[in-house]
Amino acid sequence: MSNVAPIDQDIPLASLRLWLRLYRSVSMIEREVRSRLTREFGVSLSRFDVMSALDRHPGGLSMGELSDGLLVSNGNVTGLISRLVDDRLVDREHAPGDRRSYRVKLTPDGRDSFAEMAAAHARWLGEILVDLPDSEADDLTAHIDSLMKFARLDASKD
Amino acid sequence: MSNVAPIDQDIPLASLRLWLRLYRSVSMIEREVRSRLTREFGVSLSRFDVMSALDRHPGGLSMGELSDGLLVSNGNVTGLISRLVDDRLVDREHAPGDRRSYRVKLTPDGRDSFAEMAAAHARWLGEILVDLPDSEADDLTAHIDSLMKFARLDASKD
DNA sequence: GGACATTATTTCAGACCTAAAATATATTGC
DNA sequence: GCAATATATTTTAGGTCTGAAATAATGTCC
Repeated sequence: MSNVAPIDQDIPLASLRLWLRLYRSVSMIEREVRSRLTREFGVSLSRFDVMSALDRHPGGLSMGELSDGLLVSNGNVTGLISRLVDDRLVDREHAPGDRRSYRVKLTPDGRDSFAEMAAAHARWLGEILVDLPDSEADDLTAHIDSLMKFARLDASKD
Repeated sequence: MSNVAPIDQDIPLASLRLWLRLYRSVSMIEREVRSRLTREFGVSLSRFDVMSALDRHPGGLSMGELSDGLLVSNGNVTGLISRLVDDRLVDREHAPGDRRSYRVKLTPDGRDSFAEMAAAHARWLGEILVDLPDSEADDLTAHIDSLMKFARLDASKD
């Protein structure tokens, strides 16, 4: 009798290998960025991400738009924003014409604070990837863009 | 007088752009994988990662080795492992010769359970990246490896 | 062998995160 | 107008995560 199971049951080795590499490398850099944000500014990466999204949209965003843009749940956004409001970095006011919805914006303080952090953040990435030639970085960026065009993720995200 | 500030204060555009792209693409795929693990197996990505590390080390790992290998804090590992022990998926016994340390292993149940999840996980990645040619995936994998060789992350991780 | 530093892990407080249920407002079809 | 449905957000329960302080065992130096 033949006990020999088929070795390769159509398992997509190249895709899996790529994913594991991507996941690990991003985790390593993310960990570094996260700890620097905490150490230097006392701010979480989540907060930085929220403020970054708001900075890119001076007209303000709704809670739902934030949730979609940041790829996190609604409930999570509620907590993040209310803590940012407590710290006077963010302003949350009712949307005109729809009392269910909010218009969330950075306060002037929030905008200043983000500008400072964003500059440091950009500097850090330069330090972490200082040995990577620009040509290589641009090449990799283009590859990632192509990857995401191919990816099937029932989503039409920003 | 000249109010014109220098536009480019030596900010490493290519590195920053690459990082933002990497971070976002990994977040999107991670979110998909995470929700499928929860939906299909009722398991968090963290648990999957822990079990994966233990599966690769049949001789067992200490809490500290897990923490290093998974890039998470010690305290986090304590909680993850004690929940896995409660669920009889993981076995934690004192290391011989050092009563401070533990030897953590998958139980037979844990090993079976992980095998099933790992197969599904590999299948999902195949689905998500089905349109990405293998040649492109391998190319990208090589680029990521090169990226991580260049990265400066005060670490000598696994 | 006893003080001192080191190593392995846990505990703690607090922030983050999710899915699902609940609340509140808006819209649509009759 | 009003019931049914849809949309925007919050609440809840419980797991995940961190850095710092605490605990406990080991190693070292004299």
